[in-house]
Amino acid sequence: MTPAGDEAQVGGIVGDFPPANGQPLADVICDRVREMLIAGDFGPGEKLLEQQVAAQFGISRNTLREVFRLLTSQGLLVHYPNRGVFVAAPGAAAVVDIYRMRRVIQQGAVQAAIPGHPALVRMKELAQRAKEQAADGDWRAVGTLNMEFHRAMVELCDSPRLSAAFGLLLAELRLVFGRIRETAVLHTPYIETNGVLVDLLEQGRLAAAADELDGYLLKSERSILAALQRLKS
Amino acid sequence: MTPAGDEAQVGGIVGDFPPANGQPLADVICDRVREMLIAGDFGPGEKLLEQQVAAQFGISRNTLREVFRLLTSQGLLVHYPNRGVFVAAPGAAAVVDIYRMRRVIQQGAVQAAIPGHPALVRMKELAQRAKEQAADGDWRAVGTLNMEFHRAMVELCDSPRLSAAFGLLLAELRLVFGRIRETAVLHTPYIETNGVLVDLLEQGRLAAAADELDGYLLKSERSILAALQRLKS
DNA sequence: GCATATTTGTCCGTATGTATA
DNA sequence: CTATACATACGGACAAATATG
Repeated sequence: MTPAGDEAQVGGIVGDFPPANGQPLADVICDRVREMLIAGDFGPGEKLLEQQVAAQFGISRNTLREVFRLLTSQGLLVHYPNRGVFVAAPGAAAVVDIYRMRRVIQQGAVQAAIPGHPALVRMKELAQRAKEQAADGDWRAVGTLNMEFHRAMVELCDSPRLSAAFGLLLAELRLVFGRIRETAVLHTPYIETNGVLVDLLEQGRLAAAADELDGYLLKSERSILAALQRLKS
Repeated sequence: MTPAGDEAQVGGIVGDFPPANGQPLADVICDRVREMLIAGDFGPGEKLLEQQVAAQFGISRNTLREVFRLLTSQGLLVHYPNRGVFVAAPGAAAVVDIYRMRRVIQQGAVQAAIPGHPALVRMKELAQRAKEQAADGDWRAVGTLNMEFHRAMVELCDSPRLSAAFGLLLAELRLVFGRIRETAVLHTPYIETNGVLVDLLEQGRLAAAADELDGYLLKSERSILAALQRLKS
C-alpha cells in the first residue's frame, strides 16, 4: 500500500553539510493534520482513533503516534492516558488565557521592535490586502491576512523563539475560530485598526502603538467570547 | 560517561516495572531524559543512537522515538533527517534570543501581576532560601532556587500557557548552564536583587520592579555570554 | 455487576534508503 | 567505491485498560 508514496526523495545528491533532505513523514503528516484541524475537518472534542486515522493517511500506527505527540504538545490535541486522543475544544477559559499571553507577547514585541525591520513593510502590505479583500467580501481571506499581520508584528523584534511560541497561540486560536460562523463580525472592525498600527509604528511611536494594540486585543477578545457564549445556547 | 550507573533498566517483561502506570512510558522517559540533559549527563552536541539509548532505558525504539519528538519540539534535542538526534548545543545566538524572550515574558508578567497572588509568597520564600544556601556555599542549590524564583514570577499573572512557554525557555537555559563551571559567579550577585524585587512587588510598584528586572536580565545575559566566550578558547 | 469487544500501550522483526568510514 | 551502520517506516503481536452490551 503506502499510497503516500509520492514523497519522492529527489533531495540534493550534492547536498553538502546541511541536510538537503525531505522531512520525515511524521512532520509532513503533522502539518497536514494541523491544517485539517484549523480548517474544521475534525469536530471539536472528536475522538481520533489510531487505526482509523492511520489508515486514512496511509501511514503506520507507530508513525501516527509521533504525530499525535507533537500536536498534543502544541495544544491542538488532548491526550487522556489509556483512553485516546481527542481534538482540543478550547472554551472561554482558554480564550482568556490565550489573550493574556497575546497581550504579553505582542506588546513586548512592539516595544522591542527593531526600527526599519522588513516585517513592518510586510505588515503594511498585509493590512492593504486585507482592506481590498474586505471590499470584495471575502471574510475568510480577511481572517487569514489578519493572522499574518499579527504574526509579522511579533517578528518585529526578531526572536525566533518568541515567533514560534506566538505561532502556537495563533494555531490554537484558529481552532476556536473554526467553531464560529460569523467571521465577518470577527474581523471587519479591525481592518482600520491595523492601518493605524502601521502608521504609528512607522513613526516610531511605540508606546502609542502598544496602546492601540491593547484596545484591539480587548475588543477582539470580547467579541470572541460573546460569539462563543452564543454557541453554547 | 553515564556515571548514573544505576540506570540498569532490566526491561521488566515479567517485572512489575510499569507500576501503577498513570502516564504513558514515553512521558516518564521524556522527563527522565530532560533531567539528564540539564544535569549534563549527555554532552552538548553528542549524538544519541536510537538502539543504544533505547537499551539504556529498557524501552523500545518506537517509544523512544516519541520521546525524541517531544524533546526536539522543546528545543533540547536537534534532529537532522536521516542522520539522527543530537543534544542541542545552544551558543551565543541562542542565549541572546532566550534573553530577548525572557525580557518580553517576565516584564509582561510582572506588569500584569495579580495583586496578592500566592506566587509572590513563594518568591519571598525562595529568595530567602537562596540567601541561606549561598551562605552555605551550595551554588548548585542557589542556581536551582533562582530558577524557581523566576518561574514563580511568571506565575504572578496566572497564565498556564505563558508559564509553560517560560518553562521551555528555562530548560534550554539550563542546558547552557550545564556547560559553565563557574556557577558561583553566575548566581551570587542576584541574590540581593531578588530580595529587592520581592519588596517592590509587595509594595505594588510594578514599574519599578520591571525596571529592576531589566537590569537583572541585562547583567545575567552578559555574564553568561562572557562565560561562554571563555569556554570557546 | 459481569462478560465481551474494542482500543491503547508497548514491544519485536524486518525491509529500505541514507550517510559515513 | 564498496561495505557497514543507522534512521525511517511498516506490520504484527500481545497484555492491560477501557468501553460496551
